[in-house]
Amino acid sequence: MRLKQLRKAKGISQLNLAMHLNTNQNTMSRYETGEREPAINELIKIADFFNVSVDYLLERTDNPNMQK
Amino acid sequence: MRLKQLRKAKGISQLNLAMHLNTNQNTMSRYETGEREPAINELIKIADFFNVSVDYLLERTDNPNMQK
DNA sequence: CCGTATTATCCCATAATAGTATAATTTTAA
DNA sequence: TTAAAATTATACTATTATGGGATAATACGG
Repeated sequence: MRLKQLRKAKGISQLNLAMHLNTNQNTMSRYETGEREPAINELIKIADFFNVSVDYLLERTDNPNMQK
Repeated sequence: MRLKQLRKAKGISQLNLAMHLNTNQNTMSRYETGEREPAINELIKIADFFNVSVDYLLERTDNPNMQK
C-alpha cells in the first residue's frame, strides 16, 4: 500500500491521519508496516482522504487520478 | 461490489468462479450478497480474474479499463 | 412435476481486527 | 550533547469477521 508515501507527501503524522479517518495511530502504523490490512471500507476512506484511486493506493497503477 | 454483474457477463457460475479463485461457492455467494467482504488480496484476485480495476470492481468508476 | 444445477444460509473453528497501553525511535531545541 | 517532546512500532486482549463444510432453498430444463 502506498500509504506512508501519501501521508508523508501531505506532511502529516500517523496520529493526525488516524483522527481524520476516525481510528487510532497504531492502526495506521500497522497499515503502513503491512502488519495488518484494512477492510475494504477503510481502504476506500483512505483513498478518498488522499483523493487517489484504490488501484493507486494498492500500487496497481502509477496514475493516482484514475477517474473516480 | 460489481461482482455478480461481472460473473454473469462471463456466463459462469459461482462454483466455477470459486474454483478459479481457489475458494468455494458459498464464499462467492456471500461476496455477491454483500454479507461478507473479501480481504484485499482476494479483492485483487477477483479484479485480475475479470481483468478490471479494483476501482471498477468497487463501483468507484464506470471505466473498467483503468490502466493497470 | 422431477431431477439437476445454481445460489443462499446455518454452524463452527480459526484467524484477523481494533483498541489500550506502552515501548522504542526520531526529532527538536536548548 | 542531551533532555523533552513527538512520532512510530509492538505486546496483549476481547471482539469480530472469515472461510469452509453441510445443507436448505431456489431456479431451470426436460
